[in-house]
Amino acid sequence: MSSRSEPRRSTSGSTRGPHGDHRDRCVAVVPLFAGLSPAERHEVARSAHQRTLPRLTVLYPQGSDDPPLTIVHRGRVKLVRISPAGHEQMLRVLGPGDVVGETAFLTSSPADHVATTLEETEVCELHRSDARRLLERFPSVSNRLLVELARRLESTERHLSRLTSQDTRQRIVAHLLEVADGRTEFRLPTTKRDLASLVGTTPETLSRQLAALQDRGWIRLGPRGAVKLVDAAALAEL
Amino acid sequence: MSSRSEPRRSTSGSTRGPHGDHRDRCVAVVPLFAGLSPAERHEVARSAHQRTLPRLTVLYPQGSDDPPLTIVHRGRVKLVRISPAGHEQMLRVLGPGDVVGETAFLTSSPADHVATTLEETEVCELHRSDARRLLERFPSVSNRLLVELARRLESTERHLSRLTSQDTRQRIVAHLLEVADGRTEFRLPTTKRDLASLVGTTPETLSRQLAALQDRGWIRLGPRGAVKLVDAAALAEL
DNA sequence: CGACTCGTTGAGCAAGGTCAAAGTACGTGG
DNA sequence: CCACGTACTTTGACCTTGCTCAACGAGTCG
Repeated sequence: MSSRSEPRRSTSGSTRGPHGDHRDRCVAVVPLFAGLSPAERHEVARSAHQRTLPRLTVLYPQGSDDPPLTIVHRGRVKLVRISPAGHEQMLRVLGPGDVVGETAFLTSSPADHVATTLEETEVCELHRSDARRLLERFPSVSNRLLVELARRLESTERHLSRLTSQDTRQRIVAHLLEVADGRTEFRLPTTKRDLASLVGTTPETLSRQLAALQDRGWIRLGPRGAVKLVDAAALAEL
Repeated sequence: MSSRSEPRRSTSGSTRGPHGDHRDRCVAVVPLFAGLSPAERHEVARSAHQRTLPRLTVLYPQGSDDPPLTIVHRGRVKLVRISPAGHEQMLRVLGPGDVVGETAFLTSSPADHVATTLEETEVCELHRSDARRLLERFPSVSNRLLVELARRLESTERHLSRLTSQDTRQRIVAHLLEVADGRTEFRLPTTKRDLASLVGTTPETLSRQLAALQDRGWIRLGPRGAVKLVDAAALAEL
């Protein structure tokens, strides 16, 4: 969930703490491990693998049996599910502090999605057995993960309800307001193609709806996916 | 998740163990507490409230701030979300052993759905503070809940993907096969009206699609929501 | 027996998906 | 730095799916 309100600390990489392994950084930033002491975090960091990946790299493919528990440290990652018929459905975009891959190791099922970087990205990976050990040893991590899963479940159910109870325009507007998160100007995190699949429509329909919203003066579209909300109140009414 | 494979023990109510409080039964049956010793279960049972509810009773309304953690012991409960516009969307049906209300106390948000009994039902309720204490005290409960949430998240995401990548007929068939769970004859757990909202369509469309499936000889519909799968293999092909 | 809710069937219509083509932004390599 | 190729985006025209409105039949509870 990128929309969480905790601040995203900038990655001023060179500071090294008392236990100064470079992997510590990765663990220190993450809310999931916020309840641990520095020494405990260091212990976690020992079994974590850090990777820096270029733009548009696949972290792991859909169907891989043993996807690691992955924590995004810097950059953005998109999660996409590909249906048997070949339809691409975007699930969500991860930002710094977000976690993916918990369900796979908790239920021992293979990854049901592809994870791809949208820009240069740094991640921390924990393999299944290490992650399991972690949860047993540190109840605070387990509890935070519980809360995280509950939040995500709520958000996914909300998403699902929208899909059946609102029409395309309403879903698009709801999504814009969610991404805006109070701001009046912002940039879409993905291509419009992906945005369309996220809200459950086609690029063509999305394009037409956005144009219509602009014609009526509710929004203003700029280059590079820039969006300006002219009348957020009116949008919220729909 | 009613489709889990753990057996549903019948409620032969009169056996009372060494700690024979009648509330023990309620706790003993539930997978969530399977990792606890009898003494520990007894402790849990002390803070649990048992209720027996007639058919079509509301457990708690949508929007209530402090819905209890509820465990179904006997009977069936349907979860429905009502959109601001008044649209009813059915989320899922709970059977014995299923839990609801964890997200509300984990995220401290109000209930986003109504829970209603479909038949006479016995439930166990734990209030927010008691449930919190429980998770702190018994890591095994916390871990089981974690797995339960992960399963549900997977299932909800699968449901969501279907909604965008499959047409109405495919969703209906997928749902029938899921409810069938290997059997060739079974009874629908809810009214067709609710089933329609669950798969994201209207009763009219559902009715037509089922009739079409019957015409082509894939299924046979009986009274009282009875369904017989004549050619499950062919159905799975769609 | 009557009122009510549920389920089915019919006819019409509109939202939005599909196909096609032209325009535009962006990263790459020379 | 510019030119090119690829992928993304937009617009147009068309057509299908499935929703809506309406009426009727059937089962159920009082």
